[in-house]
Amino acid sequence: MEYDKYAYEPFAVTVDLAVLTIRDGALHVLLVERGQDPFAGHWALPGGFVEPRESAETAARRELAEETGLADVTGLHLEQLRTYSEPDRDPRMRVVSVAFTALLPDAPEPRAGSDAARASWLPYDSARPLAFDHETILADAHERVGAKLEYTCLATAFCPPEFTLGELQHVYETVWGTALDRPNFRRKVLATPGFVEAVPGAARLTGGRGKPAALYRAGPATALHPPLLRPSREGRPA
Amino acid sequence: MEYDKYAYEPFAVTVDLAVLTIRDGALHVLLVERGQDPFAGHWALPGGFVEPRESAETAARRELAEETGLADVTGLHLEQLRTYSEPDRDPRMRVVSVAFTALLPDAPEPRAGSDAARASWLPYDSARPLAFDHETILADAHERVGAKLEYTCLATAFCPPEFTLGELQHVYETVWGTALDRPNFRRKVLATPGFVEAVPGAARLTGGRGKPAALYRAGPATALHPPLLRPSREGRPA
DNA sequence: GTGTTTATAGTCGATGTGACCATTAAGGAG
DNA sequence: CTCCTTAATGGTCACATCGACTATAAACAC
Repeated sequence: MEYDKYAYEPFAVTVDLAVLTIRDGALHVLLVERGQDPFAGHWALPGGFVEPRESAETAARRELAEETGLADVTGLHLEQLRTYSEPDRDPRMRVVSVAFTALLPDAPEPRAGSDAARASWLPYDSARPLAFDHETILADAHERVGAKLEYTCLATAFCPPEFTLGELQHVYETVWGTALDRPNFRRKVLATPGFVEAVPGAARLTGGRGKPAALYRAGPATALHPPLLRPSREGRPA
Repeated sequence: MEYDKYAYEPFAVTVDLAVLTIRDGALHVLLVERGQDPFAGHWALPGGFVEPRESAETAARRELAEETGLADVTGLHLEQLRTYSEPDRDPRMRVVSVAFTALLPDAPEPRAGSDAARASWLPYDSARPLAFDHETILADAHERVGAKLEYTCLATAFCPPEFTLGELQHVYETVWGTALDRPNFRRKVLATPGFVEAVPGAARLTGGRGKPAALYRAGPATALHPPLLRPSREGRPA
């Protein structure tokens, strides 16, 4: 880029967070209720301004801690999604927003943000309408996460430190919205080296009915080779 | 995001372009030579400021047209890569840059930009050192393109409107840096509905030696199911 | 013609995957 | 207690895909 002419226009730069978790067997998203216009009373993605001496990633992690009320957000999965820069996406001024996707295992009730706005987990399907272009951001985040489940080990980011294969399968089924064959899923996961590793102490645990399931931890692998493709969805032309 | 406090800091917002093409059988990138400090004399990715009434995508396409000198950049593949926002990535001021990846079929010689900087295609492997964090951006672009070749029909964006399967295979081999088995590649591509379609008129064409190859056009499909995975690259743990 | 080069066709075995069926181990109803 | 339900786990079988490889075809150079 060339700065010969210093005739640049100042923009406000913000981060927006699509914080996803699985709660009561359904995909949920963290939303805050807006207090002022525009979109007063609407739900919106949490976020805020990037401060002068921090990167967008730093700002996103700071906002994540503030909005979720979690003391330690360092192990959480946080990933840049894309940047939204349509000139009129905020009616008041020119705001460029770097959107992030965050995945949480458990779902602690969020505390209200420092700005006293109400914050809450909402089911993904009920997250409409949203303020600004946040519906687009949220849909992009969902699509991205669904795609990354196919070829990465991202699913464990939705699970607590120790989990059963049934819970892991539920992550896939919830995000993709499709049912998976349990024995086949199990075979695939266990055949991928480094995806999960069994908790050695014959640890098992059961919450409800049925045979107790073995516990697993996330393994060191990050990519799935070959990928775990979601069913249907053919790339066919006509 | 909340704007209760209008205490936001103004940033300069730019776009940077990683424009890739295949030239003389090797991956090339479009670079401009900087005239001023910082990094005077260094190569840099083309780019520029986002104007007050345009989105980053619009700015990127405008810069692409300006830097390549192409009259019509509407068919070209242009895709947002990610945003780079480290506070000190530009020593003069706070600049947030939205990076884009563009793929070109042929490689017209670039004309010098409006700022009289020298512009040129450089082999990807020789594109060092670059100004600012542009080496990181370029490496990220390469990695992203390599990954997208696996599960999308992106490879045709490197090819002219009509191309042979050998040329298409060369795209994969060049970007991935690996050799592929020709009959297997052919089988895979033709077995994917909508990836390519034969040019009906028994059109064939040959530039050099060997049996003339049939010509194909890009098909309507955008995704590859199942994907065309690159060899090696195991996701193994230890 | 021979030799080289590239495109195209086909074969064979290993592997991954989808659709199943069977068994095991828990809780709940009676 | 026994029977039923639920969920985890173990397995089979057919088929699709893929990697490695061989063979043929059509151009050019000589």
